[in-house]
Amino acid sequence: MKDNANTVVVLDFETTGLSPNYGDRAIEIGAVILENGTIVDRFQKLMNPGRPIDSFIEQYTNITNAMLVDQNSCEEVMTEFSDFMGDYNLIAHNASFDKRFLDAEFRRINKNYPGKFCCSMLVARRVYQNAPNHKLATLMSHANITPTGDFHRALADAEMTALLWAKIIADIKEKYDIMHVPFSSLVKLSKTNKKLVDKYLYSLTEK
DNA sequence: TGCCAGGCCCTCTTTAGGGCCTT
Repeated sequence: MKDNANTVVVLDFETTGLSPNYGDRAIEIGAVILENGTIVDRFQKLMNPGRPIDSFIEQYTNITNAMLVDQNSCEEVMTEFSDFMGDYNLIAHNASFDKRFLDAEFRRINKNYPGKFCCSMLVARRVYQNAPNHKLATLMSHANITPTGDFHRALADAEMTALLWAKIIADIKEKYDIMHVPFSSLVKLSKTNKKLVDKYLYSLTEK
């Protein structure tokens, strides 16, 4: 397992709803491989959740029932995605949400993954404490990053989360004069008391 | 959307409640 932030998989799910424990399923996955701050590979697939999606989800994602009816099953798509993600560490915006769906879909196909998740939202809450809020769209604007596509589609959100992640790391390196920010340090940062963020990041400088 | 989730995080807190985020 690579303990660094140089190569990670950034992923995003569109789903039928908020809770896999209450029967919600994935309908789209988008992911990119981010290597040294550059997107070097992409994965995007719609998938058929086995039942119709409601009008809110159609409106929210612009993914319609007509678009899903002929798609491969979640099981087929997630098997393919398992090969794409390999053993890389994982990033998602509000990762607890995407992790729940990844775990639920992988459980159905008896797959596991060795990578660890880190949440771009939790890190952004600490690094960009003055942002108006910490939604992905707001953070893109706050960090002066040009959106690359439509929000609420999986690949576009994954790409934009990746760009945000790269900017966060670049900003940390510049502000705290750190050459290397290990993935494990970013996980630790995501759990650090917001008032102690400076102290923690300066402690990395001294190493 | 509606009110079906869950983890984080703040505060008028910790024997709790409610907003933020994700779809």
